[in-house]
Amino acid sequence: MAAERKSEKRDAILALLRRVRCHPSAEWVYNELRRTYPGLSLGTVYRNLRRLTESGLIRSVGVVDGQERFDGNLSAHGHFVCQGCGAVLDVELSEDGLDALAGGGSHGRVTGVEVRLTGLCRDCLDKDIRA
Amino acid sequence: MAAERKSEKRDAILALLRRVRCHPSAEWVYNELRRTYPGLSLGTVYRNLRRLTESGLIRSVGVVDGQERFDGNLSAHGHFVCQGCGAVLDVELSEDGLDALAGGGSHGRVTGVEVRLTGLCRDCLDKDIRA
DNA sequence: CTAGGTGCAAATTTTTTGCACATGC
DNA sequence: GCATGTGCAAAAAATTTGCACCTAG
Repeated sequence: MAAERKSEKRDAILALLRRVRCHPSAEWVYNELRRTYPGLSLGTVYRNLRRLTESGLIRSVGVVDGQERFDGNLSAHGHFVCQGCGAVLDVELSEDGLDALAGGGSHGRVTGVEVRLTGLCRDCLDKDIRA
Repeated sequence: MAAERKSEKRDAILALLRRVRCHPSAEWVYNELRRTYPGLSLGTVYRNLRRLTESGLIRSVGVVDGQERFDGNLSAHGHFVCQGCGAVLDVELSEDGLDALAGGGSHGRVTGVEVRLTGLCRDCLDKDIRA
């Protein structure tokens, strides 16, 4: 069956996602890694992001401005998505909040929770006021 | 400026979203409404869904299996997304849970909260066991 | 040697848009 | 009449996939 063979590219993608504090899209990863691997293909990035997500080594933050964003930080936290600039920031979630959410799984087996707050980040609020 | 003129199609889309308990995609809305409006265009559905979302009359549930899903129910609730069949089910969120989440908005101005639980719904769990 | 992994480019899929015509006010 | 809404079809944009070649084990 589908054995998992070691792959330098996949390792690099995983390492990058674990290292950065932003929440990259496939294209961002591609551009970043192309500096180290000039021959890298966008298809490979997509394939590996999908694979890593499915194996639970990274997680998807969902689609922002038409592009899926990924996160190498698996700890329990939510995301604040700025509707102005598309930035994705981590949001701490209280124990209470998470416990309350976990109770909602009466529909089947819950394997993941994603909390997304949307709004305007500080920078975009400032711009708004100036405009 | 962009005045809001009355539109039969937009009204129908809004009414449909308020009426159904599922969380339709643009295409689903299109197919459903084409029975009443044979000349309806998919472009019109997309334009109006976007407009309705921006004016806050409906909300987006985010992308499921590559398609954006919408919700005409504006009350505070979360969603359970089945990874097996793509179904989206409403999940009640406790007051406490929501309050705790709302506290996370230290990054700017929070205008929306979306809580998504992923997993397998009852039906898909059953199928899994049988398979 | 053999099952994976990758590059490349074409194909798919979803959503957006330009434009001519229709409609509300 | 004029700004806005719609149908249609083409365009965009993101992601997937087929295939020939490359590589780890």
